[in-house]
Amino acid sequence: MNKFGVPIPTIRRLPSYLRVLQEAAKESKEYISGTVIANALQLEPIQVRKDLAMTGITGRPGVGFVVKDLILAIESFLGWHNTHDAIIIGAGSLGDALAGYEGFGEYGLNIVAAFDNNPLKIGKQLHGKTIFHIDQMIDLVGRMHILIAILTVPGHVAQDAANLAVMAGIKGLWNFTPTKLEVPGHIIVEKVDLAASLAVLSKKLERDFHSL
Amino acid sequence: MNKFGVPIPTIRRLPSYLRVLQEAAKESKEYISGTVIANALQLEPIQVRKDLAMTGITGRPGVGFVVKDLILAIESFLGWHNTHDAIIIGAGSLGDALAGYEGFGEYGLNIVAAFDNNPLKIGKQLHGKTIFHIDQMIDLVGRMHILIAILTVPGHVAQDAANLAVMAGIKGLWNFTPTKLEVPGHIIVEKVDLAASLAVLSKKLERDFHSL
DNA sequence: TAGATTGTTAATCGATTAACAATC
DNA sequence: TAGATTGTTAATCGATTAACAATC
Repeated sequence: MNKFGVPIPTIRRLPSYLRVLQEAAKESKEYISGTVIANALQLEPIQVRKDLAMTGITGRPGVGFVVKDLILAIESFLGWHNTHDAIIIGAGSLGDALAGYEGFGEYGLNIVAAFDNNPLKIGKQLHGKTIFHIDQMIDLVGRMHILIAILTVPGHVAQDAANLAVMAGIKGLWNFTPTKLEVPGHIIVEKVDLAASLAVLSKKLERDFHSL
Repeated sequence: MNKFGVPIPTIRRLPSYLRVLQEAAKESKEYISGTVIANALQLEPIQVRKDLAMTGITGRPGVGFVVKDLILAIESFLGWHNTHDAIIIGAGSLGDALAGYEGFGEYGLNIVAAFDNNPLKIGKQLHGKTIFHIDQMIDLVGRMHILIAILTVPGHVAQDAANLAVMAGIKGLWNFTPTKLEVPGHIIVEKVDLAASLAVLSKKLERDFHSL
């Protein structure tokens, strides 16, 4: 086990289970087995069972898991049972895309405001969220006790934006920029690494089509 | 070793090395050691050396690697030495963000066109790329021998869009939707899984702030 | 009872890390 | 020569997978 208590790959798979479960709930299914979840996601049943066990839930042999309980167990395990407020830093098209992403509600994420340094954008809306000037970040984040910032600024100002967010009291940075951020030890950074993702795609394609 | 020949984590780290190397090249540094790269990225030197070895390059003991050679070795290894044309399916704000992402040039990715089914968008531009109707996809992809499609449609039409892309001859799908895609065995799918990423962030935050 | 599934314990697999001789 | 670094071989670590008794 890692120092963290739960394998990171397990944490990453849990949301996909949630999606299957919500589908099952919609179809009014009371029980679901690890096997059924595994088939839906092309995983091994044993892996699903091991992952689910990490959330603390226990199933009924021969039957499976209570769908509703399992949903609650996963949401609670991930900290998605009550929503967390977040801000978007960078009101460009990526910020706009994320501000407009309805799915975040299910993930316990509530975007309350956006910030930018472009005077032309201040006061405008990003999918219904007001865009503030970054100078107001410290005040607003402090008063609202916001813990999460979504970084969608250009890469060359990402570090500055991160510094500002940390000064404002942000504890978690969801980093959509290509920049590797330097932050104090107690700050959590989760990077959505497009270059890494594209590298995997490229390499797999290359293997299949040596001409590529 | 996996069936694939190279550890996926290694492939994912290589682009970050590239960034450090391009910085070093900009500063006209001729050599760089694995140790220096490791420090810049907060990794272990041995891991960097192991990763670099996978690209086939060999360094000089006591000195390091030739920066220019190393850049070429990584780019070539990832298939980024010559660009691949790609299309964007879904001309929403996420598609717009990706179409406008200048960084892709470095990653060997060239976005040539966008597709949408909204008549109001057809003929317009997405960051300089013309938006075509999805009915034209088969013709255009076929004639231009495009291998990669970037999926930025709403989740509920992602499978349809993927089917269409596959019919058109696309070999690799870069999936930005929350939908798990079902595709023929020879099609590569790389998913940018926001829910998985957010789950990791949430869980790490929860560990640090049990109140959260 | 027969069939399905869970959850535990053990085995395997793959990636990371350590140790160190060889080299510049 | 002394110090730094590579690249190889071995050890460790962590995650996945297998096997199977217990349960419904």
